[in-house]
Amino acid sequence: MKRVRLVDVAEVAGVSTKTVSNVVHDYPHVAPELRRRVQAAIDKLGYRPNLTARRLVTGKTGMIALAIPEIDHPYFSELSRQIAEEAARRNYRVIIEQTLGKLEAEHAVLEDREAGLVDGIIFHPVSIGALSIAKLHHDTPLVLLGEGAMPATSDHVMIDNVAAAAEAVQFLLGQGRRRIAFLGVVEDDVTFSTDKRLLGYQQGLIEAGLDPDPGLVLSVQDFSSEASGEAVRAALERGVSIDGIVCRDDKFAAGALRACAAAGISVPDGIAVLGWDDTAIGKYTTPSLTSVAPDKSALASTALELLTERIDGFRGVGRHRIVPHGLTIRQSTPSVPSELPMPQGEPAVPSA
Amino acid sequence: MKRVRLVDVAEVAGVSTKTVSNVVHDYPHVAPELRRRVQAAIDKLGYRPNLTARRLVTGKTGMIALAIPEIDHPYFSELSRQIAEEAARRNYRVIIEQTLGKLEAEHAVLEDREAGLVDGIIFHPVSIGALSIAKLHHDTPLVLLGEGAMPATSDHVMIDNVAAAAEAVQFLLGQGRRRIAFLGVVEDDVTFSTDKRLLGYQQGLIEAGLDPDPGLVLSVQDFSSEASGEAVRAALERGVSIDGIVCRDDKFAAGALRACAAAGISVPDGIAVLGWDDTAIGKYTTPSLTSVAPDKSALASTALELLTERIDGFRGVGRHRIVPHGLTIRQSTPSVPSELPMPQGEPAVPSA
DNA sequence: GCCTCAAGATACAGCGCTGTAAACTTGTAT
DNA sequence: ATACAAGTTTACAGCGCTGTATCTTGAGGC
Repeated sequence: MKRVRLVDVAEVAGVSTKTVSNVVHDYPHVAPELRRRVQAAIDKLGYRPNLTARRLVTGKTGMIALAIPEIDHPYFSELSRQIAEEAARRNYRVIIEQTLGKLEAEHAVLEDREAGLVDGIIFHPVSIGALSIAKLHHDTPLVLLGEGAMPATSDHVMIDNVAAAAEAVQFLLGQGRRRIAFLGVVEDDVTFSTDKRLLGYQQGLIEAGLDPDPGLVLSVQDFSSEASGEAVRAALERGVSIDGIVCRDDKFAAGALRACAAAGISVPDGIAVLGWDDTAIGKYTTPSLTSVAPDKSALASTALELLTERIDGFRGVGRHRIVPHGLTIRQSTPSVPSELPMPQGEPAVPSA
Repeated sequence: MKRVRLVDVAEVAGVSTKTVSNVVHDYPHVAPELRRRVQAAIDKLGYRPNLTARRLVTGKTGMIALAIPEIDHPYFSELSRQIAEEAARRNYRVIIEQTLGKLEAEHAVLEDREAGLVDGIIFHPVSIGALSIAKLHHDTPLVLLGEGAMPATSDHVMIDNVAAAAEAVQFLLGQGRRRIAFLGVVEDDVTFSTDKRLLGYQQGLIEAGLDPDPGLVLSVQDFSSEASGEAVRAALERGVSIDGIVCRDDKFAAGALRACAAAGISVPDGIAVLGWDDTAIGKYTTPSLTSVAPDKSALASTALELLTERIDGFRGVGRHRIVPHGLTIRQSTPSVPSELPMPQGEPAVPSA
């Protein structure tokens, strides 16, 4: 059962292959009668165009690669969904590449050893540095995500992490908390994200006239929620006085919640806990989690906008976009209204 | 900056394009000296083979489609990860197609309007029926996942849902529970999965000599954890006596947990709660969730095994494989050891 | 010294499609 | 009637690669 080709349809319909192609593509200048005849032949034979052949001649694959550390990490799976849907809207398909944050895999993403597979790449780097990106990157259009490396040569989208962290601190301060901890510095492996968030945390305190207490910066063994729980438990045991925790991400916040529960401390009454990323995790914890909420939808649409512009021929230095963030307020912080206004970050700036 | 082609390399190296191709493919019969020269030219020019062209001539794309309802549902994202990793091991790339369980999208998956995009499809159907699958399915190799439609003509992989549900019931019975409820029948929309699990639940009770109480089958408005919580709350308010709940999935279990907490009922002391799918959700709830655990890794490897066999030419009627399941025991069920042995389901049957 | 054979290298066709340009067919203005 | 524009259809090259068949070369056997 050989696959039906354009020529087969053409033969049956008694026209040239190009006319069949024109019908397939809804080219306007085809006589109605012919169009009908060709369509009948297509239906009769069950013709389906061979995408690979089309790609070879057009040079467009209609696919983009999404390279992320972990498919099944809630933040990335939720982001992937947004990106996949936005891509579908623009008639692109997405192929997901999992790097596990490994340098080797991240190199592979850029080295892109086989060309012509995708029209562009959306890449959330973890380990690789800006220099390596600039060096390894070929001419495949690329948009970077996250707070990792951001070489000036590449397009890049993220939220304002520093501002968001400062706002998170302000939010807790506005509820009367004064001993606010930051949870999330993994020893010997300070990621860019953690760095920015920690900076914002300190900035928020300073702006409020408070003196950041180094003893309130809690470091964690690894990226598991167990380790973060352990860090909080240890701090509590040391007798560190804490009435609020800003966490590097929701996983860490979940660990903090457990540690508080184990120590018999009520959340949010005793300690307010604030997560980051607004993932589904926050809906399932007890209490549910207040969390810094990157606008994932804006992240996705901005990334695709930049990427498609590059695909469509834009050449220029790297553009850096900040997309909005908010705060999803749930049970892990007090429900008293904050007196402080909550700025929402700069709006995304769609280019003209 | 034109892309470097095989002919460019050939010209620089002073050989035929085929020889370059042979070097690229590590074809053994190439003289060492020539190989060196060609490799030097490849490196110098930064040649990367054009996959699309290769595909056109070989007819293989090296890609498989994974069609699932929701990318960001924990079960599917975890399963996707397994499948992506297993596929990578076999040198396939995965392109993820999200159907949202919509009939139209599911049709599109099978109609596969553009051929030559993927070598095979792994599909977890929700809405589409067996007949439609059989009717719409072209010749692209296909493996079905889940408890949905399973036409005799297609390969199919799942766990033994009936057995797993019966075992879950037995597990609770073994801990002395007698008023075990089933949570998860969404009104007017009984999925195949729910159906099977409900059947196993009833079977488990009957096998233990108990009479299933219809009042213990709790129906839920929709697939959210809020709705499931509401269903449990309502049952409790009606005064239904319950000491254990087997839930259709972890989301529903999370809702049940909340409802119990709200009603002041301790889990697992008052009511034991058992989820399904062993997703990450279960790690973040309080208490953490005991859950029926499909062997996702086996699911993935079996699906890929069947699929690659088809891709490699196997023609035959649909094969149906059952992969193992277990029970991940956490805090939402009592920690007393069960006296009943916990069968683990049939092992996966790798074909010869 | 001649023949055979395997390894090494190549020429060439063609995978299935679309872009280009050219050919042909009307309809309309002159 | 004639020219010309607009609408319609087609021939053909070629995207970049690999499979097949073929050719070349040098070693080994008699």
